[in-house]
Amino acid sequence: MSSLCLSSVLTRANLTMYQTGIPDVVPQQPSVLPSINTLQISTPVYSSNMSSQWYRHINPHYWTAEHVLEWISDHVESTKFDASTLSLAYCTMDGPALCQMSRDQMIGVFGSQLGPHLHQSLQEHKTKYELQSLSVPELDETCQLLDSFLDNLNFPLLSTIRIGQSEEAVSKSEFDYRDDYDLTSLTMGDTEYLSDNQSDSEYSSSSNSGMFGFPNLDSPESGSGESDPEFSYPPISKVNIKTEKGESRLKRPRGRPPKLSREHSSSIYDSSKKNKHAPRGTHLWEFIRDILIHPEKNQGLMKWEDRREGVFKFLKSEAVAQMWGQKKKNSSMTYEKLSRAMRYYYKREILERVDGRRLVYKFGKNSSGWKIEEMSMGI
DNA sequence: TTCTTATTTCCTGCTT
DNA sequence: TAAGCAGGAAATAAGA
Repeated sequence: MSSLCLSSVLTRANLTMYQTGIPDVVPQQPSVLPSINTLQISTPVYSSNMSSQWYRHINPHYWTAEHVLEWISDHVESTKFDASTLSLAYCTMDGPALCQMSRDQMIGVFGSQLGPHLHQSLQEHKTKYELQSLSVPELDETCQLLDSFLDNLNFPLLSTIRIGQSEEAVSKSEFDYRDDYDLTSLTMGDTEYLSDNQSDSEYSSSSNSGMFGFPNLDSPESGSGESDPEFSYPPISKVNIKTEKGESRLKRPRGRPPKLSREHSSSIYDSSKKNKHAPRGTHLWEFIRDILIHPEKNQGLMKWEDRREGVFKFLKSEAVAQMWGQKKKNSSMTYEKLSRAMRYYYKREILERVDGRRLVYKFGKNSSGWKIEEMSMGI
């Protein structure tokens, strides 16, 4: 393996093919799995859309080897780097291993052209997630510190600043799926001062809005999505409620988040509309199952406790929930919500209870596709 | 258009 | 005390 070098400039498609032999993210029915030869031709849009920059939504510390490969592939493409000198042995590390590398180590491994580029990109991803993982009090404190600093400089306070150009623009940007927000591209050029009323209601409530209007995404370890402003909702759909302490906060409306506009929807939703039946992997239990039956793609997220009995355990529950949220284009998914959906499967006997064991579930008689016999038979 | 399904969200109470 | 579990209630998107 270590002697195997990439013979030509890497593309996302052939990288994915090399590593897994199957399309990324949403596994296919074994019986209808396209062959490796036909896959690239028959499912180019699907493959590229579904695998495209998935890693961007995941904390680099949670990246699997595949995410790392995807990330490297993107940079190879964007820098027009000649990948013929790149050994695949260096592309098999996962996120935690990658995060431990220094800039010099990256240059040593990836060369003076690609190395610094990758290092900078990694730092940006890490910074983004470190900011997102700040707790609400931490964000409040940071905002206050910055406020006093800006106040001394006669700058407008953060609580009165909105990033963007107009109400309309803000509304639209909140409704868009935010794949591409990036702290490094943030400038203060397009600021707008809010009226007192506005700042009092929506934007000055720093406990509800991320700094600079960025999402205050829950960290992987946080349990609740309540403090997390949902991008998918326009502000008007939120309900202002009073908490026990008398402070007002925005409350997400119940139910499934509104569907994203067509231009932002992924191909899986498009294809599910065309097809009479939802594609394999659409349901939560299938998503979970597919993580379990492709351990090489999801190292450390879940594990079998008893493969024959279908007993499994979440190892990184919030990370799995975030992945599910990404799949469903719902940035506020948490393990708490995911587990509620899991519990509904008990009634349908897709899952069975495992009493007394946290994070442990068992596939029920109405689930399929996880048994060793089924898999070896290609069912 | 209505109904059904599969979640998603919020909540309270309990257990570990 | 925090995290996880259990399950009711209400809501929504999407398919039938």
